Amino acid sequence: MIDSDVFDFVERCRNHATAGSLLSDLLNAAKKLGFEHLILSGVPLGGQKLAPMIELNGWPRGWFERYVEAEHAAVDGVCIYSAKTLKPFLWSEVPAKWSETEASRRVAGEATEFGIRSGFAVPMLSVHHWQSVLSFASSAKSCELPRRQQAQLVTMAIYAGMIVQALSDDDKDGDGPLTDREKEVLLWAAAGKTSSETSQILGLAERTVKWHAARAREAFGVATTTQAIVEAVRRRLIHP
Amino acid sequence: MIDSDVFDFVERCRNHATAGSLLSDLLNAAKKLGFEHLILSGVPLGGQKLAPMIELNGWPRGWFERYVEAEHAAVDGVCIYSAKTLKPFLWSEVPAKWSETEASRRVAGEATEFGIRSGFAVPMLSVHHWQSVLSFASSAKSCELPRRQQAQLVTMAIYAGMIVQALSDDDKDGDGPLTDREKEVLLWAAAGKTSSETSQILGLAERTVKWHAARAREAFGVATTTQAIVEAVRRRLIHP
DNA sequence: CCGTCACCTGTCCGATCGGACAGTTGACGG
DNA sequence: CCGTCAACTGTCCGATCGGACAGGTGACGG
Repeated sequence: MIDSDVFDFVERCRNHATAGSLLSDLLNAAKKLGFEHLILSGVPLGGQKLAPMIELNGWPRGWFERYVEAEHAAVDGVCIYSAKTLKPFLWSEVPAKWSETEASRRVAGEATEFGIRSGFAVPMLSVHHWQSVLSFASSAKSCELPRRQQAQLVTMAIYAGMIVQALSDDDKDGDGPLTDREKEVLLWAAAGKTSSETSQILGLAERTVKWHAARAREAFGVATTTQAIVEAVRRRLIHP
Repeated sequence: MIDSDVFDFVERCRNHATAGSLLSDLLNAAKKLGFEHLILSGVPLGGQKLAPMIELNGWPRGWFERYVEAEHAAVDGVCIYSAKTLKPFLWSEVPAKWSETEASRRVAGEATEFGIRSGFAVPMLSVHHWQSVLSFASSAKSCELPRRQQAQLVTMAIYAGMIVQALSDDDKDGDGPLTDREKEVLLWAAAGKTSSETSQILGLAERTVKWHAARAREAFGVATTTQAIVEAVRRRLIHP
């Protein structure tokens, strides 16, 4: 694959209106570099066992289901390492600490049944601020991917991540669920201020501050102000 | 500039150990496309006036200082629109709603004194989950940047953002400031659970839950559990 | 002209938090 | 063998939150 093919892909990205068309385009491009499968998903951070969110699923039929059902994400060295770094890496480069566990080897063993032997992972910050990883998988026993090809894959990966992101937040033009005052109150609360402190900062009555916080809670349908703050951060309405 | 130049840049990125060397490399590359200046900075989200964080500063001497001191970020159409979208755009494409304000036109006017007339902005999620923008600036009166060149700039921009990110979080290998239990407690607190609810979920005494939360607060040197949660999210120790 | 809505304010009170005190247990490394 | 540290548990109490009650103002559009 030559450099301009990558840019052809990048240019086509603009036109993809659905995750599906993006996925098939990306799969085609990856195939030219020897990677038949790929997946873009969130990674579980330290100790969390929540099922990660899948953004693009280009894994072999069956393998994906097996992986999810067996909760492989929690022990897969590739997945764990993806949560620790932001640099792209070959699966073979995962530190022994995570790849040489019994559980991780079992995952790798099962993968071969579906024609997956090696791969290249590109960690990134994706949708909703979650750390994600786009993993390219190959049936080749080992891959010594030249720098240039790595750079090409990374470029397509982070671009695809960006498109997925853009597809998932469309309604940015509207005013959003929170008023400016509500955002302000949440922001100061996130900074550790009490209601009375915030009231002095903003020149309001303490009661008013608590009232705005209550409105923010209602807007998100949550019980605590902390939850409202987390939600507002997730939706990029404020940044702490 | 040909496609392979971009990949040369991408490959060189691996070797940049400081933001300074990355910046000069990026400036050189941008110049080939007609953009003499650039800046990578956080953007203020709705109603916030906090000074955005500057990651890479390649703006003309003087203009940067003026911009910050006059708090132009709060009224600059390019800056405001960068907070609303994740798609790259030419400065001339900023919707009138934000670009046609008196204040925004004043900013654009002042910029010409420093040889900045047009530009291309690439919004992204950068360090610490903040929405950021890499703005390329040109002295050309108007730029009709072909798609291909836009794709090249975007590629370099998001790659540079990734590198800045990687440079800023180095100590990912260590255990981090929080234990697994502390993360768990924060996670449930972020989900709106009270201490007693969390104690039942985790099978602990309520006192213990509060104690873990206290440890987490200490670890970050903050006063409230909410602050600890926000900090943990910012540092990507948990994702809510 | 009147409804709607953001914005603002007040009181009352039980639930919850956060700080300060004082411990036990088990694992791990020097 | 002993120090250290994560993990765990307890009581007491003032500060704070969150829910429920009941309002007033100004702007904006139908």
